[in-house]
Amino acid sequence: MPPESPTSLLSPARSPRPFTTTGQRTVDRTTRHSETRYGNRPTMKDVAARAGVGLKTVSRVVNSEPGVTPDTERRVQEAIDALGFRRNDSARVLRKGRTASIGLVLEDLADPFYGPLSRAVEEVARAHGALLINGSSAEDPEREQELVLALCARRVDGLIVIPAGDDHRYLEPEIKAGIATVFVDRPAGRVDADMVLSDSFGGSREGVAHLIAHGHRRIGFIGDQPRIHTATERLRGYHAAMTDAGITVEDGWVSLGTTDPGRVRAAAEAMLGGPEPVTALFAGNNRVTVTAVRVIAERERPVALVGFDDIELADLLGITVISQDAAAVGRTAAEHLFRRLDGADHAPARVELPTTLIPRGSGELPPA
Amino acid sequence: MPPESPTSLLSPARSPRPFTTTGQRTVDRTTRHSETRYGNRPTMKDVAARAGVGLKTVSRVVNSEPGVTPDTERRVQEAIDALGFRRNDSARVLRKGRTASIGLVLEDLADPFYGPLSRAVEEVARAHGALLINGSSAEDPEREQELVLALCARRVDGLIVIPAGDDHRYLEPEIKAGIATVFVDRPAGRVDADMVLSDSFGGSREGVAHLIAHGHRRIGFIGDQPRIHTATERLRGYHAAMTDAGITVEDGWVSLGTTDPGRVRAAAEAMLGGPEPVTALFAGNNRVTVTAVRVIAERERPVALVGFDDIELADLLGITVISQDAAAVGRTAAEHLFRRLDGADHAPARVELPTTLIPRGSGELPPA
DNA sequence: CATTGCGTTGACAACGTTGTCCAGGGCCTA
DNA sequence: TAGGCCCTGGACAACGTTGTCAACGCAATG
Repeated sequence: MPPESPTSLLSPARSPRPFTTTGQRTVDRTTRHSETRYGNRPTMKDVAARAGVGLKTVSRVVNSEPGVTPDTERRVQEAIDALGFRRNDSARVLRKGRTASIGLVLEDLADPFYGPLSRAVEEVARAHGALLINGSSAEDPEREQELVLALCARRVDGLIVIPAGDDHRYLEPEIKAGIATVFVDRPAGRVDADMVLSDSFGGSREGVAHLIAHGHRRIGFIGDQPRIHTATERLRGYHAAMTDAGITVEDGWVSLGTTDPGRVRAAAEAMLGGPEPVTALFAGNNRVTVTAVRVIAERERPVALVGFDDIELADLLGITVISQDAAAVGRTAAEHLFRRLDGADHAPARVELPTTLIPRGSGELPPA
Repeated sequence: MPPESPTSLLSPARSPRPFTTTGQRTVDRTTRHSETRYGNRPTMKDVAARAGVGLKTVSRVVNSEPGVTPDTERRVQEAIDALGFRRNDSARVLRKGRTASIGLVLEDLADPFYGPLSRAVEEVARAHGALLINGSSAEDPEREQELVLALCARRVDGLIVIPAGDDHRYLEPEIKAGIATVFVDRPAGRVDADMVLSDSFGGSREGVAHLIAHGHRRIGFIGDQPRIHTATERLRGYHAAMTDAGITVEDGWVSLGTTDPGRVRAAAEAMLGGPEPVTALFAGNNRVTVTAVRVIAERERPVALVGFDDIELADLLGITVISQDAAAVGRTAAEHLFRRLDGADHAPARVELPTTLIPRGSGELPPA
């Protein structure tokens, strides 16, 4: 067995020390670096020289390993403070093989759904002494791959990916090489791995059924690009609910495309106009909902609305939503990941988290 | 206390290498790989052996350096694909001295103000070929320091910090060692560095003056902890506006503390109750605004409100706000940082970005 | 007194990559 | 054909750290 594992890379072994004003940087490092070198930081070697001890002893002190006399430790610590030494984790990682960091690739950190998700992942990572690196794919498969591979090159211990693309075979060598991977929100493409999903189908079906239960039969659906798994699942839920009620979906009731406000607006206005307009809308995600709310607010005739994903202040606006708990999704995914990292070796699992219908008024309006 | 990870961060003991000399062929190397041993990734050495070329030639191919015959390149590329090789950036960083990554320490990624900010920083970083690592300090100075130093240990090239604490002398050795640092949203404590701030004082003053202009004289202020610079600046702006109008601020009109919804609610209700209630509220940040809107919505009598920071859907709710452009703040900070990294050597600058008053109704209500 | 044992310490190699430098071969020119 | 040059490729050291192992001093033991 390897000896007792030293501390994580995230939390320095030593508690933060108050700044000491004793420091003058006067180590003789005349020709050690070429002068072009950026950031000429002291190394353990420098600390050792200044403290008059061996290199390894400095390493011991820095990592709080046993077997150092209090007196020696004090001398080393003084040298560390004087020089402003800080361990170089790149070198450490190279030697130890683990980075104590995980990567999270999501769509857009600015999206209010992903912020809390990321934060939840961060907290779990922190509890495991790991740092989180997240990147935004901007829903671009190529950028997703670029990001993921950059993270792999940095040898993150694990990856959480919210897929933008639908083919993740490029990850196979990485997964084989030992990078634990969990896919979130949408299933992985052509790769066998853990997944944590929300019940898009069920949630959507419930939401549409809710509208039907309140008397609607002409219901419009506005969703994201069909390339995105959750978008098609939600559409499937819509169709299922309509079919359950024996309603035939008419042309023009369904719009799939970007979530770009302009297009959503156009789609919504088209559905709400004409001789036989829809009386209710189902919005496929939070951004669609926001635009839909704006469009509806401008209209004379009330239009019922249920949105997928909760929105801040939706309670005050009385918007009925299908809520998925972003933080719970992130937490679950992160916990799965760390279970893997701790050695869990079972077959890839697929977890589906339930959604909740939150009635707040807009979904309970009767047909106009 | 940062949790110490008791789990083994160590990679499992490597199988002993049967040889270390250079001339030998690689039979057992390839065998080793096909064993699918986890955590044992192929290196350039392995690729070189398989392609029958030298180590440095592989490095050249991987980095698209010139001086490699197309035929050789092809052979190397095949070996790379066959083995699933990926360059180890830790080793690369160790050698090159630059990590091509920057760190961003903010308060809470789940906060709708920081999501867009982080995203803007990410985009600038990406344009400069750098990766962004962000961490949440949860407004805890100790955690901020812990995070910052962990990022320094990873040798990020630069740091963007939204300070939680008010003493950043611990960063001095790092800054001296060449880690470019920009402070955002709040000034650095006892350290001379670049700063990008919003005009909290001016914005707040304008917002309160706006309420006064609409006839209010009894105006309450609810803000964040006075430890936080923006909180005191906004309070200062409030006092300035009141003084400008010749109004004496009464006890009980000002509440500083956490942004915890419960306490904000209590504070707001206290101000709005009693024999001589305030007729308007100024909310010191987005979270306070959200709670204030809820409290006001429950009341019979209309209460005017201006909030600092914009909120999604605030237009539909008719909330008047002082808006600061989070993305612009992030972008500006990141651009400053990269200018430093590209060699800019001028004295630390202090940029102050303007705020905008957006009237939407709640701030234009007359006193009840 | 010699020996054992333990606790402390440091020399050294290795982690995987890149910069430097030199060797060898092919080709062009005189 | 000889000499020189360019182009390709590889050997080697270094980056800063940690694991291994052996040496040392000292005390307790036989």
